[in-house]
Amino acid sequence: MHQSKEEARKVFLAFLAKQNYRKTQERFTILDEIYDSGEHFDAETLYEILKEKNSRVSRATVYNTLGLLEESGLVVKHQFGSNVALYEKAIGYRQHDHLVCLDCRKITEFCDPRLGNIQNKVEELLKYQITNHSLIFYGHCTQTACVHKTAAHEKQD
Amino acid sequence: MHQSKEEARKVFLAFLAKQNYRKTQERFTILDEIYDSGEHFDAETLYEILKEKNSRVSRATVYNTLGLLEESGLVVKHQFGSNVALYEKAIGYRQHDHLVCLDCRKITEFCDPRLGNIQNKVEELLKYQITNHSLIFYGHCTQTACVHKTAAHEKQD
DNA sequence: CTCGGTGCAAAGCTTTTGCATCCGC
DNA sequence: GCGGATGCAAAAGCTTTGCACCGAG
Repeated sequence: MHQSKEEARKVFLAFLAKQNYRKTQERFTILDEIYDSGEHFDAETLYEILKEKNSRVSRATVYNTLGLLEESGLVVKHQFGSNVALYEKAIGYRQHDHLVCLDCRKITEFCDPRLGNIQNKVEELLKYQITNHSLIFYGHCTQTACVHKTAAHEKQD
Repeated sequence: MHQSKEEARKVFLAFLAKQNYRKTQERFTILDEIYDSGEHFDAETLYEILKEKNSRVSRATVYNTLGLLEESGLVVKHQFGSNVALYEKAIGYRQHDHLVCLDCRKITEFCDPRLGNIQNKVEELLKYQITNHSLIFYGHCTQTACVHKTAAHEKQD
């Protein structure tokens, strides 16, 4: 899944050019970090990681760049119930939705094409042009190790 | 839709009794305010409204009570893309999901039973017990007055 | 050289917390 | 009266902003 980084760079370059935005080192440092690592992350964690790697990017630039990446469709922003926004790379990954475990906060991905049917019906019925969506199921694992945490999350003090 | 307030009170009373929580004036003041007014609201606005009505409830109590109402299923919490949590009463209202206009931020409700099928399949496939969900479509109106705001939200500086 | 982008730190906003006081039980 | 709940204000956590400096075009 590494060639997606190259593709992401191309997309980002095109986006920046089109918008007459500058192609700064920092923007590509951030894009690379996101596409090199996996999973969901929040802005602060990304900032910490970059700082550890001695990239001198500031929080302001991290937030700014995440905004640009979201605009260009390279990154998707999620709010999984908490107040922190989590981000996730958007290409090299097929369209999917999320299932969040209320006990251990683990995030699982799934995909069901029938959601497309629902979207089409809503678009037609309500006369909207839908550009994106967020579907999150919340629940409890019933067979993994997570079950043990059902009590644990109560005393996470 | 006013008798739902009475029902809500009963449900809340039962919940508080079961959990051995106290039945304070403030908690019912907040519940009433929520069930008397409509639509989606955030904690701060609710606090402001109560303050205007000379109810001496504090922010702390508003947040605390919203938590209890959420626990008891009388209120649902949403994150419609921004950092503010919006709440909405949950009984007297049939199950529904939301469509958010990216131009004017208007929130429209819809309902599609097929989502239940998706939920069932996810539960079965991933072995989860799903307790609730959030489905939000984001898009643009194509025929209401909102269309005019497509440009407006660009210059909201 | 210009001016958009960056770094830093401070401010802003929503939400949470600590502690003295209050009131449901 | 006891101990949970409240009010107030301060603190915490995420995100945005102001300003001086830097570097892409």
